[in-house]
Amino acid sequence: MSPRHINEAALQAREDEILDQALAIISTQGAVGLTMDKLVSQLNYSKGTVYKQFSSKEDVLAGLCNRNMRSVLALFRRVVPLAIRSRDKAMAISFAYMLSVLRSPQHFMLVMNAKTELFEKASEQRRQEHGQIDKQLFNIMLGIIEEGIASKELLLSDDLDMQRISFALYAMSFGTIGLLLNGEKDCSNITGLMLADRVIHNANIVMDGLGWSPSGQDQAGLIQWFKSDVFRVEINQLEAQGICL
Amino acid sequence: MSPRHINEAALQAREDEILDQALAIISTQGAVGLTMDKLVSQLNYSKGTVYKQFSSKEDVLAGLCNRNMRSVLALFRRVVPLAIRSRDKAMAISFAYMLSVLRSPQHFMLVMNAKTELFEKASEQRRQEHGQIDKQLFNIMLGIIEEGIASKELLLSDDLDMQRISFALYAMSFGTIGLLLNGEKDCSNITGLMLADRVIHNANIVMDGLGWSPSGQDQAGLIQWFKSDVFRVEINQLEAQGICL
DNA sequence: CATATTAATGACGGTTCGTCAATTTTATAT
DNA sequence: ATATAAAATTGACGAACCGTCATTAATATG
Repeated sequence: MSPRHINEAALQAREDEILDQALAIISTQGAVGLTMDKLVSQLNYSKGTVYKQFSSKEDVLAGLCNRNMRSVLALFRRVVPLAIRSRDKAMAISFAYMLSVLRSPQHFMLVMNAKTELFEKASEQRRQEHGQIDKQLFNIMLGIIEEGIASKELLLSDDLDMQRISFALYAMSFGTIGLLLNGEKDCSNITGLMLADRVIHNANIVMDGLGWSPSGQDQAGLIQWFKSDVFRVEINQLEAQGICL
Repeated sequence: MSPRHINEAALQAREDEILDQALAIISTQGAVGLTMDKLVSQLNYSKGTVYKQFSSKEDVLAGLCNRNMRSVLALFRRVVPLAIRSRDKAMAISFAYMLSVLRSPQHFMLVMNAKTELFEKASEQRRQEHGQIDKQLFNIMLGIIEEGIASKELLLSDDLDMQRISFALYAMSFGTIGLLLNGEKDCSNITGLMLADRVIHNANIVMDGLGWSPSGQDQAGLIQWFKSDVFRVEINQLEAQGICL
């Protein structure tokens, strides 16, 4: 029998607490400003305890990355049941992804890092977790593409399958955000407007190129509906941070 | 008078020598595997001498990044005088960019890093240099877009100017390569084929979406011409490395 | 040949990461 | 209630690394 019972919930709570503090440091000092000593010093736990739950500093970053991806997943899931046409749903996904980046640009950096060597030092468990969430995000997109095909709004061809369509849209969003977010050094509200504009514009270019038949509805109205209804909470959060779009 | 003459050329030669060694280390051990001690230990120079030319470790990485960008610039310049239609030139640019990445994927990582906080520790001089080369690359793309407009193969509209066109293409290339290069952990020749296929495919999607009128020539023939003529030297280099496409 | 100026060196201080022997805590048995 | 054993916690420490600077070596000029 174990003399001391390991409380599963308490463990999870502590993990969240550690991640919260790590995020606080990153938000003010950037990802390179995060040191384990700083993190530990504001935590009521000692270094050894933190290292019990996170195998390395990079593992903390990976944990932060995964937690954010789960919140993105929640946003994506909100899009699926909407009563709009498939192309508009795909646009909503791009919009939601952009919102998640605006909410905390640091997390997008973590994804870029996640795709880099940094992630190699993260624990195996957290890497697998990352892959799982990634797959779920991907599956949501695939579902929307299936809708498009089923409703004939989107046609497949010899060199255009669902994987390619999904990848093209993801690559465009990733590239657009990645380039813009670091081109502009100041994260002022100018960036918010600019980013939203380019993400929407570029997504339209790709969907046009894919031959994804547009909805009759005017685009401006659709976007406005995203802002005032579907993602109203997130938009309000952003405005509270001084970011308008 | 200075008792000891500073040889400008020798200085440049030493800078190149340092960068060569840094690249050698990065190629085998990754960007995080590069330490100044390791670098110095294989250099016949001492640490202080290296730090005379590079303000920090990140400055070395930035120098490496810039040197590679200059070689990309040379590739791009080769495209301009080709006797092909504007859309095919734009495709050639995407193709050339992909080739440069395949030639040394490490450099693409450096660009991703360059867009990250890492670059903040590089010297002011090298940051400016980076911006200049970036601008030149951009201008080449703008020139090709101008050709397209002049020949009516590409039409502008209210929400589609030259900047947006250039940005859309760049974002797609960046996103496609960025996602693929790190999705696959092994840099085997499968990646080469896959990457080329996706880059070309996605570039076509974007150009279709932009309404860039295609050339009559069949695409496969065009790409084959890139491989066997325009970028023959680079293709051969890649094959020598075991990378086929 | 003496000297002044610049180049080169590498030992060292300051950080940071991650570990582990020692300590504290806590569940169970008596 | 108390002893005990297992697990959790701690923070001092070794190792690795960055970047500096007092010292040493090299070289042009008088």
